[in-house]
Amino acid sequence: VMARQSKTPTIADVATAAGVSISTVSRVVRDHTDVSAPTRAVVLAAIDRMGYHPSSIARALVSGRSQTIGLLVSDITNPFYPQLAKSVEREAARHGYRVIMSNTDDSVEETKELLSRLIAHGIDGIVHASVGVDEELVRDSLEERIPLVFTNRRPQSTTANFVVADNELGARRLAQHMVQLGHRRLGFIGGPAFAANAQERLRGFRSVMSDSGLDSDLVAEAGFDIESGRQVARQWLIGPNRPSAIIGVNDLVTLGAMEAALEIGLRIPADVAMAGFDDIQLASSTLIGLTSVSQHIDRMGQRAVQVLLELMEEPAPDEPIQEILLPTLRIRRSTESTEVVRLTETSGG
Amino acid sequence: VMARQSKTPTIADVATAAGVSISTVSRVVRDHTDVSAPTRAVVLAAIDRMGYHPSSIARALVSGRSQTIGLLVSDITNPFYPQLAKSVEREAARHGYRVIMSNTDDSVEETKELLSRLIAHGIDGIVHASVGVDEELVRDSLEERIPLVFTNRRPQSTTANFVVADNELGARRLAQHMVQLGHRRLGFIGGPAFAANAQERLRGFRSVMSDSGLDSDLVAEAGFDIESGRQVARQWLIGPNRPSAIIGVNDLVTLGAMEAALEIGLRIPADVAMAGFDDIQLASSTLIGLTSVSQHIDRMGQRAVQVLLELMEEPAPDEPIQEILLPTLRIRRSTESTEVVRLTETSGG
DNA sequence: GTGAAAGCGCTAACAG
DNA sequence: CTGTTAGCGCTTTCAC
Repeated sequence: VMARQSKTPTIADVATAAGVSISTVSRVVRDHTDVSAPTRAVVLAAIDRMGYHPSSIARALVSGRSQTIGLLVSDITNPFYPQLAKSVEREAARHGYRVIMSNTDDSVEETKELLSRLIAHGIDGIVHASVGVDEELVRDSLEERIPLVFTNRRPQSTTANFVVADNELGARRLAQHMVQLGHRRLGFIGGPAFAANAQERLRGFRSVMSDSGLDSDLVAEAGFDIESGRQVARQWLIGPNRPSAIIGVNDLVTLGAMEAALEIGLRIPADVAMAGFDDIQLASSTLIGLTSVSQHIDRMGQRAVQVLLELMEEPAPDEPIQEILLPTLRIRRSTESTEVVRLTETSGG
Repeated sequence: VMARQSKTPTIADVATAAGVSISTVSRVVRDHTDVSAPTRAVVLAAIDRMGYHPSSIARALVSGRSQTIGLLVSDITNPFYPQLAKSVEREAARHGYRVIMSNTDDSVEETKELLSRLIAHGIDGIVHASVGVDEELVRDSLEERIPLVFTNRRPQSTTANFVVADNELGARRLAQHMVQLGHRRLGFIGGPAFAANAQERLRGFRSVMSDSGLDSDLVAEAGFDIESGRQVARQWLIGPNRPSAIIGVNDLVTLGAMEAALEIGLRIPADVAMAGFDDIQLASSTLIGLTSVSQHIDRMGQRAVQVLLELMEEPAPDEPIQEILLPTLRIRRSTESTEVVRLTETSGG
């Protein structure tokens, strides 16, 4: 018989050391009732002494559940996602789940690859917060075997589960705010065409424009990043008939637009007002003071996990769970002026 | 015999469907050589048809390796960490590894809890990028059983593996830059006392001060966040004998300091120059233009993973792997002035 | 209360 | 080239 030291101890090692059977150790570990106090004490002592950790791998194999969920984000370096990731992790941890996060870069190829890995990994569910055109792929890959909840973007499918913000409403609030400030020529720097949330925001913008009898010809399709915003805004701002207000599809894009304005020498909001979407931490900084729409990221992430957990329960809900959170307008320096007329409906926190 | 549909197929199911043994399927899956072309074709067809994914849980159980590494960060909402996380993930994925990321909030308690979970999860290694006073705990918990590489902060232990930036040098460069610009009264907003990287930066600052015959009495202990920076800077800037230059322990803190300056009505850099550490994306934005020290986060994350992989190889290296990356000073508007004397050594990318 | 035995899905010798 | 046989570390009946 070989005595192997320093290897991480197994339940069998503990059983031997404690002079009991494997089943007994298992019962103690799982806080099962039918164990006498003295036995339990002996076992616990052995566990503590040997530094035993039950293998969740083995546990997962026998139970069929890995206590792990997957989180798909577009790009963790976009400040929106870390906030989401944190709330997802916190809520997952609260329920004993681990999170494997992956960046899809909004690429279908990448998503396919990642899904395959996640499935192989035996994850129990997926929170999909990325916005690429991968919905069918995702649903197909999972083949109804793995609970899935979309967040951040609302899926096409009417039977999918999701927790999203009302993007259209948010954008409408933003546009209305601008119109009430007296702006008549507004530009909207949209995200990529494939992003459903971006399209919803665009729709909100357009509806206000048309309701107000204004042109919505100043609409650009771009990325979700700073550079995209800067380039589009630069074109608009150095060209003829420039907009007096620009709304970005998200805060990052709007930050880029602000850069462009400053580089050109325009003042915000005096020469051009700016507003974004997401209400990232920086937006509220005195340095920036960006008017934005909060999607209540923390709540969104938390709810997404809660919904996923419901989905994983037995029996699974037979109706899809779909939640739409109300966004909140946050007015700041980038649009404020002395003539501002605050909408009472948007003054709430 | 019950026919269960819709369950995710196992290797046995595939074997049955393909009319071969389990081992054969296993060989095909693992791209093993000894399989005839026709057999392989049949098996692959079955795999494809059934949508079979090998269970990495089972694989992990038998092989003892989960192909998963843990990443400990302080707080993913600090922009430094997403960049690190992304490079870690990318490099890990390149080698077939998944990453489980956890936020420690620099709490020893939390770290303890997380480690226990990660170990139970059967991770093959850990990249520790958090900065709390948990070094002993971490090393004890792992009991030499799990490869570990520290990054971001340099550990006390001389036998630990790490990939870090030369924080002291970086801070020195920053301070020298300020001194050469003519500043004689400098303040350093440090991070918490428990953070080793923060202490190294402080040391660098102090050494330049003393070399230049200047006082380094203006040093504060604070958090790593914006609010910390703002509060400290505010005190200094409204008080008597205010500093003409402030260096923050990281960019977030410095952003807070900048907020304070603006709120008070001071101009940057005319009234007070500012510089930070990390060179987060925003630092280079035209909106901010913050002088900062780049730790080359991408390379750091990548190297950390590479080192970890080396550590996981058999045989394990008998010498600790320790790497110190050279930081780079990035000079921007927050310190620039017409009188600026550029250090040639810092002009490189 | 406690132990023995079967098996989760897979890999790794070892036979043929 | 292919199949058979042990387990990996655990949970879970089922006995005692």
